[in-house]
Amino acid sequence: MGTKERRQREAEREALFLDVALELVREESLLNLQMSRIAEKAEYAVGTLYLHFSSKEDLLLALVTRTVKDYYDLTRKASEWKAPSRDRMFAVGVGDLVFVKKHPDYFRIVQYILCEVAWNAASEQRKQAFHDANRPGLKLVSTIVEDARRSGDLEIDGQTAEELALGVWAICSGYHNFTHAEGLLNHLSITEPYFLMCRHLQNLLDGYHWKPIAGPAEPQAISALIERIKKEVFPEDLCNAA
Amino acid sequence: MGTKERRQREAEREALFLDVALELVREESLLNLQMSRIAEKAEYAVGTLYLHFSSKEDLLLALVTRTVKDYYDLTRKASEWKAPSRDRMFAVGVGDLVFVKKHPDYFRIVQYILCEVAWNAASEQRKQAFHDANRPGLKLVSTIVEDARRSGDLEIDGQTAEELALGVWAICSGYHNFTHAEGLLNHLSITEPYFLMCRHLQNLLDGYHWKPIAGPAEPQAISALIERIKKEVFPEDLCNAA
DNA sequence: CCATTTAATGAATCACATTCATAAACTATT
DNA sequence: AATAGTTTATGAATGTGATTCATTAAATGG
Repeated sequence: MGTKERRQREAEREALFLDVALELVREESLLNLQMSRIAEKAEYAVGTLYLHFSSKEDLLLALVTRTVKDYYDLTRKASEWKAPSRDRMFAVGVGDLVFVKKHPDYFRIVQYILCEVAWNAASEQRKQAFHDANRPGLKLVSTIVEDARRSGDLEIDGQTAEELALGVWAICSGYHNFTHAEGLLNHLSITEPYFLMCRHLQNLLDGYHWKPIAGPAEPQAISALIERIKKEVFPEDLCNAA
Repeated sequence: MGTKERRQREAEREALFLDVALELVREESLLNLQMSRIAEKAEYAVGTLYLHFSSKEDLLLALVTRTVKDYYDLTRKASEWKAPSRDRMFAVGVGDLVFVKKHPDYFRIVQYILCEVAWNAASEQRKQAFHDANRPGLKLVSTIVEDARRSGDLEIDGQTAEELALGVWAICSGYHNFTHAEGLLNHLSITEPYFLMCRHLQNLLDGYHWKPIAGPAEPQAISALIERIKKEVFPEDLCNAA
């Protein structure tokens, strides 16, 4: 029998389906993702696929939820870095940049799955699992904010750690969306959205009066800091240089 | 014959279809929007609907594009306000807030239509029209930035007006997305996302060193400013109080 | 009034997601 | 090791809704 082994096998198969789905998204885009193709490529019947996922969107949300852990591994590294709180916070943003290199389709799928249309087509459990998977990340960022307060780097009043973190998150999220919306940035002669994201992150942190203030830093200075963070904080996450 | 009249009639019918589509979205959500229902409610055949729109997503993008003009009317009011550049810039953000009241489904649809899945299902012309409709808004905001530079309110170097504007836009866009992603903010005990958006907008502008610096403003002070802007800048856009 | 072009129609088609009756693979029992 | 019972896996059949296109109706022009 082996309930344990069965669970094991099921988990493996679920992982296989997600691997295959991601491959298909990479090969032929999210638009063309078909359930029958996933099943075929994984060498199972469609029905079997539906033993695991209640719908296509459910599968996509599962895919995103799985990868969220990878994402927060980077956030954890940033938050545990031995550096001033301000740099650690900035490093969280640089983590996004590193993450996008490794998972170029992640934010594209997130953008889709968070739309009402897709979100409501996923199962309740999956939605819950997604929220649960996100909690630790939020905690990590809040911790940086609290450290900053404790050490006197940050004196802003009237906003909770979560609220401050949300501002950072909003900028990142906004940039991910722009970057993935085809053609949107072409019209603006903006070529390095993620670099600009880092700048604006610095600007926001300055606006929070988060010491040490960066001020109107030279692009070179920001680039240098980004590079330093990549090397010091995320050394093994950089597949092939920047 | 009357080519002119025909165009007129076509434009009217297109507007009718969009009106009906929006009504249906309001009544039963984007998820349940069906082409056949739109046609039925507008008292035309489905085929006629397809004479105007190449696909469902094409229709949605048309809907968004039409409303974009309304949106930039608010931006225009903000940019033409007789007030310091900094306040005018902030007023653009407050405009978002006012706009959301009037068009509660707009950003939900935008979020969806900008996803690869939906975007690529729209026609090239529609995409182009959307980009064209967005250009003036960008210009308005850029103008505020340039005014600020000219008057010495803003000295930040190394970023173009467009780039600075994009930071503001990123925050707004991020918040719109959070607000529309069901359940996301509930977990964070955040009850007034748009108020928080305004705060972070102020923080970002402070980070840009955009004078006069707001500093760690009291929530009451921000609320008061928001109210003032609503009354002075958008008096006729407030359907029924705040 | 008829011929020709143009516009409108909605039944038919198509593409996929999803289901479910059936088959196959196990497990336990004698 | 044969049988019955239970769990899994299957993929053909179904369902939903977007999209098409052959047909009809209306408009135009001579």
